[in-house]
Amino acid sequence: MSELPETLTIGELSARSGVAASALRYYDRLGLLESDRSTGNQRRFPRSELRRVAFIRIAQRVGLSLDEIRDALSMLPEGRTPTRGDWARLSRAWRTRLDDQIHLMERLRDKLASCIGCGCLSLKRCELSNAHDLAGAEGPGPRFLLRE
Amino acid sequence: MSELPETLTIGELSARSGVAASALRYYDRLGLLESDRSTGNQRRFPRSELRRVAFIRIAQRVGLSLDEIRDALSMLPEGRTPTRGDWARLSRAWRTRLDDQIHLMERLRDKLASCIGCGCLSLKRCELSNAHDLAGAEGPGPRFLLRE
DNA sequence: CTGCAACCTGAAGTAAGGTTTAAGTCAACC
DNA sequence: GGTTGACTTAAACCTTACTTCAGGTTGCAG
Repeated sequence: MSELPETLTIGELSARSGVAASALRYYDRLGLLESDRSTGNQRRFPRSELRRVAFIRIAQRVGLSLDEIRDALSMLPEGRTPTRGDWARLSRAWRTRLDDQIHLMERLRDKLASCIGCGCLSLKRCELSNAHDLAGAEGPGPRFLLRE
Repeated sequence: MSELPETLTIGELSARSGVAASALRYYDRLGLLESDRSTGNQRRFPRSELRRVAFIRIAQRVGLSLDEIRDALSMLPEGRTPTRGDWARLSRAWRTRLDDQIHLMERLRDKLASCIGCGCLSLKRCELSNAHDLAGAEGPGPRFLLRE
């Protein structure tokens, strides 16, 4: 009766999410997606995985690695389909992360402005490239530049 | 008489820039750095390459690939040590690039805020993941998400 | 029941940006 | 002039995030 299938094949999930099937298989292998298998061993994705794929792609844009995303997704409740609240909870941390990144880029831009003024780019004197405030020392020896 | 050597060995350039010698060799191979050789075939970098390394690392933070950076550096005058003005000219373009990136992240953050509100993350309805304004269609089929 | 598109797997390939290793050379100090 | 640390190279390896390929299976329409 229903026009909407219970589950999606990988091709359908790919078409609806805009993410290549090969990428979805890759995510599946890394444990970012959950799927059942048909009797013939083909993946059958619950419709809720559509939202999971959306989460993954957005999180990537926020700058998370697939590893970090997997960790985040593991915080979702087991045994039931995540609610809006679950997704919202997961996403909330992004706000801070984005704010921090934006802040960093703004500082970089402003320092760039003053460095263009002086034309220096000196590693020893220029705030911009020295950037201890952005990088922080890591290990011995001078570690000037942001490793991001 | 002079305390300052005319040229730097790769180890010195590494120590002063905070960039690993292996990375400097890699940059050299890609044509991002210029160096002479000692009689025994060791690299000898003019002190001005210190500034070049600074440029490279900052440009990376701005989001440029090494290829793009090589292209930018190729705009420097040949045959003479670049002046402050030369560097400033090269750096000016970053300002725009940074502004654009900051703008993009701000939009992402703001959409994220409203999407957390609705908890949707729907690929079909949510501005955030749909994001045609950020991605633009590339090729046939739905291409929702930003590839950057 | 046949045919074909869609699916499966593992392995290899790609791209960027490097690091590591092996085997050998150079420079500098004593 | 010998030892030692810094340097040289090519080639292999690393990580992330995938794509592509080869060879084989499934699922559904006719």
